Amino acid sequence: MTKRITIEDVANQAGVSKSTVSQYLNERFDYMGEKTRMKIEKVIKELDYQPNVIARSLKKKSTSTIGVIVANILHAYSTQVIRAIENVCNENGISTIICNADDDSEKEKNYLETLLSKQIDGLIVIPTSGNLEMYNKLISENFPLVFLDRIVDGLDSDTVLLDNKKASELAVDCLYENGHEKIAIVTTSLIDNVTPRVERIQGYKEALKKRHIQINQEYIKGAELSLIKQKLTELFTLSEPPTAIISGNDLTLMEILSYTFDNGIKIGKDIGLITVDEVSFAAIHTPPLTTIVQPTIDMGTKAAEILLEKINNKQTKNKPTIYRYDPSLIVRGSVERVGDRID
Amino acid sequence: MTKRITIEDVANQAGVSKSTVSQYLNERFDYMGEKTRMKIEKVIKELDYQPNVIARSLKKKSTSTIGVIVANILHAYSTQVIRAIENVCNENGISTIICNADDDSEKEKNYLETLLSKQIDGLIVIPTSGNLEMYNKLISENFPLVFLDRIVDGLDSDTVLLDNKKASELAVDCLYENGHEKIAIVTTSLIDNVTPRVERIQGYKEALKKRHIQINQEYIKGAELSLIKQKLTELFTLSEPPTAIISGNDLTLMEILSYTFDNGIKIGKDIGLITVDEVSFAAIHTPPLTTIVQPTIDMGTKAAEILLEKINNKQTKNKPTIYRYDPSLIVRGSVERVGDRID
DNA sequence: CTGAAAGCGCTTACAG
DNA sequence: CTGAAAGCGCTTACAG
Repeated sequence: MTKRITIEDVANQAGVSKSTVSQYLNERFDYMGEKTRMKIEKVIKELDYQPNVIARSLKKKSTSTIGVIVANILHAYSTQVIRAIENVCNENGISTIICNADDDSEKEKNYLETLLSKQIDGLIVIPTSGNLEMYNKLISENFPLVFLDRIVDGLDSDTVLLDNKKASELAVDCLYENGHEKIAIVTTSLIDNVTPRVERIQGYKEALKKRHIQINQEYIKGAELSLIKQKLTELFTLSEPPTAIISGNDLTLMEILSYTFDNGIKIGKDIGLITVDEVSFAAIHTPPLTTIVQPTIDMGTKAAEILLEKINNKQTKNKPTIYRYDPSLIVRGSVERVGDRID
Repeated sequence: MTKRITIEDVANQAGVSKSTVSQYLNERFDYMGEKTRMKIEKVIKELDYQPNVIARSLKKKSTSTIGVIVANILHAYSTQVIRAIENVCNENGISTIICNADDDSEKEKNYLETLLSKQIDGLIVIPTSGNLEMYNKLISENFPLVFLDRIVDGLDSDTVLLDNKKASELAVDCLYENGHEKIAIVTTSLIDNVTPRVERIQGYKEALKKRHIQINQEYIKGAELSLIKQKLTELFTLSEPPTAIISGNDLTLMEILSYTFDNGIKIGKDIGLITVDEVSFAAIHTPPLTTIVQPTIDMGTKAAEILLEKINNKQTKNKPTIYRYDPSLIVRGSVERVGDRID
């Protein structure tokens, strides 16, 4: 490979010092002679010179790069939020490095270490529930860090969250208004104490109470993705099966749809269905799916904005804030009550 | 923020020189005393020292990072291929920086420049059709570069491609066997001369010829995504509308499904449908969708493997190779011929 | 208005 | 077996 052009080549060619070329690159034109500037500009064009960002970063102790670690990229939520973060960063000349922890704290830890050794200027994380010490160390060092989607007990930093209780409430209310009272909620594993899942269950219970509906523990199912279908079998073989299901997220939804399809259970006829998270095919599904939409763009944008703010004002250490965002309901179908209503 | 620990801190604390610590970090234990090694190991643990990758990269002139630029991340193909690339790279201790050109050559150019200034060791690209000069410069410098999914005229480098003609042939044959002869093909814009689109049209024509079916230019529709529905209206208002449609990719499919849904056209009843690209809901759609699946994992893996090979053997300059991958057909429904057959 | 010098945190030939 | 020195390609106070 041909040798890369360096600042020294430019300096020699232009007949000035490296310092002056550097001033030019950093747009410190205050005291620079018109001719000098023109000369440098010309040589840079001629040589097609591109500054070495690595060298600059080493000296400046800032890489203009942030890391983003998401717990699981398979959630549409993650990809949408990432897109929003990238947009904000691009507008501000910041690069992003995206990492997918794959729901694995060990992987998350490796990415954390890699990102830090790459000297990133800040970090946005949808955390797994591990690595408390590492995060707390970063927080105590005042390292720019923003959490997204989840709160982990014992970690106190700025966090952008959905109003998860409201999401459940919207779902319960919509189903109730369509005549459902036997409402189940199915979501991926609860073991990890992950905020959205826990809060959505909590919101579900509160919404039922408000409607004076008895909470039935058998209607609350949490399991890892591969076991969801098993849980659905449990639900449908109850002596009093639910007439409607709330799906906790998009991946859970796919399991439910696959299960009902395989078993000839008709959505909106045999069972009401509503899901948290928008999916691409909601409107063209038979029947169209009623969904609870997260403002992913707003949430990602906010997280990025907070982070950039923190990076720019490292000295000031504000009290951590939690930013809550409202979900919204898109009624499309799939929630009708057709069977007998027992009341 | 607290001062970061450097190699010097470790050296001082361990009572050895920076050189020796560096030897340790690079696992050059050949001549290192047992005690020295233990001492350094202990201090690194104690101080929780993480080497500064930026400094190392500057000296080594290698960043162990590759860039990946995809033309449009909204295609499921892109995200799947990216995942495969990341897997290979992770296994080899290589980081990846993902960029989405958003079908915009200007954006692609900016990403190219940014990535190069970040001193990436290699690059995998699903190219737009611009930036010929930049790519050719890289190729002439023997910079490790692999193209994916598309060939751009005038660019000669290793490329991983689908056998696009075969994809069309599979589609035509499947529809024909289900009684269709009036087969349309709809895909996103042809303006850009993008390989898959062009080859798929070509393969479509050849497959029809082989079946002795007259090619009807009115059955061939290419337009950018936002105009697809308009093209569908044109198709369906023909005096002899097609009885089946081949969708060129997943995003086109969404437009077709949205259009048929809105207009009460029943897939598999009023119109046969087959699409290139697998979609998450294919199996649970009503009716289940017949798809032509690309071996995205294999293709991404191959691209990454070729690239890593190139990075490791920079001296040898092989003749560029094109690697073709076979699509496969998953028959699920949506292709039945119900209307009158004119023959 | 411009340049010489020091230094960012590493690695690596080389000396001993 | 270990260390002093040079250098990767930049930036930045400071001198003039």
